[in-house]
Amino acid sequence: MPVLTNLRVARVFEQVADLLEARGESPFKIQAYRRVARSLERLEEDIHLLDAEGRLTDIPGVGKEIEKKIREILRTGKLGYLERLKAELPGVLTLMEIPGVGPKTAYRLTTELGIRTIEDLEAALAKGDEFWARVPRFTPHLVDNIRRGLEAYRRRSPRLPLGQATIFFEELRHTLVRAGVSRVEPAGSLRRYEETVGDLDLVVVFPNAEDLARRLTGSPEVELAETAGPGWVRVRLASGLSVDVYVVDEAGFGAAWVWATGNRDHLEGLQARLGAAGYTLTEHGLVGLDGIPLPVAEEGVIYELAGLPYIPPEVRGGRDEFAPDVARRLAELVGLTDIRGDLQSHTDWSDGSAPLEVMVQAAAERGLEYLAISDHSAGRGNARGLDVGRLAAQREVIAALNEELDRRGIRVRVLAGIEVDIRADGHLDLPAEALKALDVVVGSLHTALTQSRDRVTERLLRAIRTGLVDILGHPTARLIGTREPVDFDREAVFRAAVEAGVALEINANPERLDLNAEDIRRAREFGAQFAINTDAHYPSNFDLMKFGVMTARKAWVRRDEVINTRPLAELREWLRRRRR
DNA sequence: ATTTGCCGAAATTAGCTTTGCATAAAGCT
Repeated sequence: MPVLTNLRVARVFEQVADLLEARGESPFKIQAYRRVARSLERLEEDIHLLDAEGRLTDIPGVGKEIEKKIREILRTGKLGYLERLKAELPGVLTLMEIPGVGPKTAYRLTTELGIRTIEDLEAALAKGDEFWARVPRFTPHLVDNIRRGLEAYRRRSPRLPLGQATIFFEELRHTLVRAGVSRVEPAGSLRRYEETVGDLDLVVVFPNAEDLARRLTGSPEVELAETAGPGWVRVRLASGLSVDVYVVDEAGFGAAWVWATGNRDHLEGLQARLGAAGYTLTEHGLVGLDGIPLPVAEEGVIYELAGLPYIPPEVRGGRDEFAPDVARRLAELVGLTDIRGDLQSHTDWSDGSAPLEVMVQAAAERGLEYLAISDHSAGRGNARGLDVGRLAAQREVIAALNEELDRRGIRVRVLAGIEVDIRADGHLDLPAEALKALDVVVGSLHTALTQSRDRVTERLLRAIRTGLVDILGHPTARLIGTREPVDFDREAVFRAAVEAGVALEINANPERLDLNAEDIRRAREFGAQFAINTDAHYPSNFDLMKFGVMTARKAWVRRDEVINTRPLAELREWLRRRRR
């Protein structure tokens, strides 16, 4: 799990890099800051600890200057250098929040047009095409792109992507434990694995809500903690995130947990069934016909009383979980323990942080039976993508590693793979012979993500019909809250994938969750097969698998629809058959 | 700004796509 402090410091350096880039400084200086930001994001140790031990310069890319800056941030919470840059380049970072507006465009908007806020930009866009036609280098295409980016920005809710919410939750869990609570559990949209989370909801065991609010008030990351009702503490974190804490005793935990988890439609359906049996679920617990509260420690009791099987949180959506055949469907759902292997992962051969052997070991430690190494292809220049020669060399390394694993009696097997770029016209980034020599080919979009619907559709169909792609990687290329999904004809592409025997990836990275639950539902209608992959770039990323599995479960994906639930021999069979 | 290599200075990640212009630059990842 990434460390929140490290992420905050990384963010500061990202902003420094953005502003330096806006101003047109040396690319190498910019790169130096970006590199450190990425190192920090991937660092498992809290930099407070590294600082205390004088080991900050052990971090890749950290030298004397950046070490000083990290210390300043840790000490004061700010970086004077960044504050100065912000003052010299007002509005640039704000405008860069808009998808499609990079450092250069933001710089030109601020300097050439005096636009500094989102509202300024909206006003300028409202002036229409005649206005923009008079501004040099703001072509209709660029202006249109900005307009669409702004719409996406406006649509974007202040909700946190699931991965970030999880990190905040883990931090808060520690704070609550330090404050003396004996149990902390997530609830609300976080527990339901919704792709974004608005407020954090959680349930804790503690004797007294007022007392808990008082204890939390002293914590550094807590801005405000107050009781908002009986057994209910509302917390605002310094990050601005708002948290509802339900304070209960163990005896009533189950009922409170169901209530706090929701969602609203699910609770409504549940209420109807409980009501038929003579019970009411309230904010304060379960109440019998006689109006007497009944302590319920376990969630399962509630579902039993409602005449339902236990409904796991991720499928509490209010629509499908009340169907008569739900018990059978639940039994068939793919689960984390069904996943036998991971079919997309990166190493330091391209943009991963760890050597191949380390990634394999991390996969083995997590009980995976197989791991596909799928580094980027050469088209990802920035990721040091593999060309034909390096790919062949890596294949040999993998073959040797498999022999060694075999000798040492270690079960995990390594599949030689690639994440090959699907180029703007649908051609693959490597020749057919190179791809045919591999065990598994993941084909992904990484460039030209603003193409029209028709072009993307044609492009994907073409890639699918090469017969060389086994898995369509993160099919929409979205980044939750940052980059919109590409637009394509879902039906045409999903049908073509089914016909060609191409599996659709459910990318488990919580910044992607791609396909999302809605697209997965759609794809299932056409009989699609899925691969749930972490797309790991460093060892602890393998822990992200649960996010992918939960997303699949939200769309009621059965384990037999997921190719990486198959034992290795069967998977190999599937890959071979697809290639005929 | 950092690393490498060597003690001060050079090298550092690179190709694809689009656009505007007609061969090259900017932006993106």
